[in-house]
Amino acid sequence: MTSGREKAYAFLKENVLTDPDLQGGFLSEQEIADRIGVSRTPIREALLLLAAEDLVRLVPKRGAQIVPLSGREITELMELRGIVERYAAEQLVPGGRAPVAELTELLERQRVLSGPEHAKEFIAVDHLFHATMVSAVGNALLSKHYDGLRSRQIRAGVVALYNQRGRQEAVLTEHRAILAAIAEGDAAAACTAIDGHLDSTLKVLLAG
Amino acid sequence: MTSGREKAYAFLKENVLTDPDLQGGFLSEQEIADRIGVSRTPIREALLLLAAEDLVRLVPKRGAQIVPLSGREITELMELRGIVERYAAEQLVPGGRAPVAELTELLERQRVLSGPEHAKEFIAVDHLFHATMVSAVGNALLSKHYDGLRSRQIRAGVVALYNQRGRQEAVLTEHRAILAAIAEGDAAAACTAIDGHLDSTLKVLLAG
DNA sequence: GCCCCCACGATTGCATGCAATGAGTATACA
DNA sequence: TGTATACTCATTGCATGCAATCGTGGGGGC
Repeated sequence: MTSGREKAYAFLKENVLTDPDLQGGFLSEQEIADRIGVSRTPIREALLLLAAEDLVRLVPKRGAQIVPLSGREITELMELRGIVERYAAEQLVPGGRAPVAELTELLERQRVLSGPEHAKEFIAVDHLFHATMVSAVGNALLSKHYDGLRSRQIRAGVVALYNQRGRQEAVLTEHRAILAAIAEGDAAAACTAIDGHLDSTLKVLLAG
Repeated sequence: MTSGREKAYAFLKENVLTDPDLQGGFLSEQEIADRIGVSRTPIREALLLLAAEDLVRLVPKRGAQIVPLSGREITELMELRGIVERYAAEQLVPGGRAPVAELTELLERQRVLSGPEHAKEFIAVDHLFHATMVSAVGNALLSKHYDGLRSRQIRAGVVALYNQRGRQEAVLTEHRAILAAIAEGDAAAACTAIDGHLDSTLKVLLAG
């Protein structure tokens, strides 16, 4: 039931854009088409969508360039996450509307996913943790924009990040701090914890 | 130099999506293609991009539906604007980094654009006023997401809105209040003024 | 009169063809 | 050896063709 375009889109996003070796490289439509087994048309469409998200750059007569994320862009990404996530905390915590039970469960799920062999799932749950908070605000448009940041983060090297020794534990600790502040109903503390988490993530990303 | 796709994209966004009579209606690729004078391929690509922004819905075997914005979505849109614009004010005002001169000039430009005959330009300057604040933060990713909200606003009926008697004057007054608070260095007052502006916009949109 | 079913037509989604364009390279020349 | 130049070929951007699929209307049955 998945169309060729969707296959191409998913393939590129999950298997090509995340490859650190390919950063900055060019892809030709034909090349991808041959690899996926469809014609250039759906590939073109997928590339167009990725270009709209600034994940690739369509260069005439050259191909699609996998845009490397600069340190500046990573910083901007984290700033944007901060804006959204702090807003979510400020909205939800005072009214006791934060999804504490779900967050607790996600934290537990994440805890048992230690080791590089679970890196991908660890990251998925990590995103779910934050996205759950944002989604609880109940603003679909906000959630959509927030979710759109995810692929950027993956490109920013989050995958490599979670393979670093000790980083998973640090993430768990930081998530616990966020959850604790939320559970206590302390919105300001939650914001501080979120900022700490994003700062620490940013530092690791910029260092790597 | 503009490609067929860009022509189609611009045409649809500016001349079709903004037409209140077409809300909820369907467009066929061939129909648009004939009208613009290109083949279906670039039209498809343009529609795909619009669908990625949720401005149209691609329904198989039916065509592209111009998604009508619900009251809920308009509310969400204004909430999102609030998050971003308040953040901009909080970031810029305390450090005196707000672009007061530019905002003042934009306000003046807007003042002389009274009457329905200037509605389009009035709206353009209106967006520029807010976008200038956001852009001054210096976060390109933030600006990009904020700009992406613009076409939604147009669809929400901002055009009709500015044709209402007295609305332009009200907008000017509200913008003056925002600018005054910024100029005085009072971030909290700026946020309050922004909230007031968005609330008032929302009310008019939902009533219309 | 009402409902169901079938066949037609319209529409999408993809494959393919083709011309225009520019990147990359080999070559000639200083 | 370094540089300018012309040429080749890959690549895009768009047009067109074609099959699959679904909406839709008309005719038949109840």
